Parts: sequence; structure tokens; C-alpha cells
Amino acid sequence: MSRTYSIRDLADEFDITTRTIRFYEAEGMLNPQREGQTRIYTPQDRVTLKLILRGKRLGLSLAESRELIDMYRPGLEPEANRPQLEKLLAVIEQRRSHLRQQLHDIERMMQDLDDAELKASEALAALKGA
Amino acid sequence: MSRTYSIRDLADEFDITTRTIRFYEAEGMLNPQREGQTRIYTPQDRVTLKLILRGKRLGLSLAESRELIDMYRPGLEPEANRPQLEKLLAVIEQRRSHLRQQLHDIERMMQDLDDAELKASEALAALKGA
DNA sequence: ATATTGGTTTACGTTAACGTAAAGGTAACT
DNA sequence: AGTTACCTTTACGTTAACGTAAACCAATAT
Repeated sequence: MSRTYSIRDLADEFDITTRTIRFYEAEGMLNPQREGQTRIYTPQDRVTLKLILRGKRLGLSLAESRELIDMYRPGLEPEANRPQLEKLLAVIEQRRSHLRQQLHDIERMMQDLDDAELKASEALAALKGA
Repeated sequence: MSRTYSIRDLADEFDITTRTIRFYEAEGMLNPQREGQTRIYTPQDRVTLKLILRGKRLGLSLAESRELIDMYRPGLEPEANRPQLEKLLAVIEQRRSHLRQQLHDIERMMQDLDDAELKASEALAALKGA
């Protein structure tokens, strides 16, 4: 019923190399089925990969992403997941504030650059006027 | 007149190691004066270090930060700086949009986590109710 | 005098996240 | 049969940004 993907399908879709995908598997983040030697990926595998890449964009390490992803697989006992879930929420919140800091830095930097450009063009104008 | 700083002053102020500061010097980003063997940093050196660290927070590589910083030192011929200045502005703009993407990812992730937590607590409630 | 504190150079070590190459299997064109 | 196109495993290589350790001065504290 549900379609499957080759390693190349996924590599192309997410613009990464097959090496990268196999690397994630070696790190225990993916466990595709096999058809003989060849890896076969389910939609679920695809989602997992997507999560890894999203985490990466957020600056999470693979280890962090792994924690996160393990969290998404609903444990049989939700209670057991509770502390981990809270810890994860804290990590995310921290990331969020980190991003705010970065945005702030960017604003400052843009401002500095605007100033520099202004000065430069003023200096240029002065030269031409002379 | 203007005060100076020891390597430790700066390391403590910015919460980095002296190794890091020497590393930046080895990379040609700092050129402190010497008093005998000992490095002496001026307020200007301090600003440079600040810029390096700001770049770092923004995810710039040292090489990128170096370009940036060289740009801040007003070249004798402003005209010559022009193309570089524009290139740099482009880099910053790209960073900015990258950050926006990250913020978006964070929002999604938070949402997913909220959902997960909700589900978890619901499952928990169901169990207790049974 | 010696021990502590803080500076120095030189140089090898470390980590993450893959890159890259070698060597080989299988299926499908031509 | 040959070659092209994917797939596989194994394994060594790479890069950035420092960490860490050894071995050494110089000034101060005890």
C-alpha cells in the first residue's frame, strides 16, 4: 500500500548524499528494511530523516536530534517519557532564546554595516566634490 | 590614557580561554603589542575580539569574520572597498533569512512538542480513568 | 629559597559530520 | 559479452576550532 523509497530517492529529495543517509543509519537513527542487500525506506523512515534534518538546521547535534526523535516514538508507557519530554522542551526553549540573541546580533551588525556604507559613500562624495 | 588589557582580562570578560585568543592571533585576526614577551591588548583589540565573537554567535566561520573585520578597518580608498562591502551585505542578508528559516523550524518543533505532550497527558489521563 | 601565579612557545590530540576512494555485487541495456 | 547504472561494505581522510600537555621564563608571596 504505502510507497517506499530508495536511498537515492531520499538523497535527491533532501539534497544530501547517500553517504549521509548511511551515516545516520550507522549512528542508529534509521533502520530501513532490506531487500537483499538494498535498503528500502518507508514513509516513517522518511519522516525520521526529515526530523534529523530539521534538527540540523536548528543547530542541534545528531545526539540531540536522536533524543528528540526517540521522544517522538511514543513509548509504551507515557509516564516514563515525561521527564525526558520536559528536558527536551527546555532544550528547545533555550534554542529559541539563542535564536533571539542571534537575531539581535544580526540587527546590530546590519546597523553597523549600514553606518559603514554611509560613511563610505560620504567619503566618496567628498572626494568627487573636491 | 586609554587602558589596556591582559590576555586574562579579555578571556574572563568574554568567557573564553587564553588559548582561543592566541589562536585568533595565530590566524591573523589580532596583533597585540608586546611588553617583553607578554601580550598587551588595546581597546581596539578588544573591539576586534568582540566582533569575532559576535560573528561566531551568528554562525560565521573565522574566515568570514575576518573578511568582515577587515572591512571595518576603513581602507584608504573607500572605492576599493565597495564591491567587498556589497558582498558582505549579501552574506549578512543571507544569514538573516537563514535565521528566519530557523525560527520557523523552531515554531514547528515547539508545536509538534506541544502536541506530543498533549497526547501524552491525554493517554495518561485515560489510563488513570480506567 | 621556594612555591605559587600568570605569562610564553611548540606541538600533538580531539570531535563532529561527513567526504572520498577502493573493491565488489546485481540488474538492465546494447 | 560488455558497459552502464545503482547498490553495497570497509576504511582511511578531512576540516574547523580549539583542548591539552610539556617545558619554560618572570614576578610576587611566603
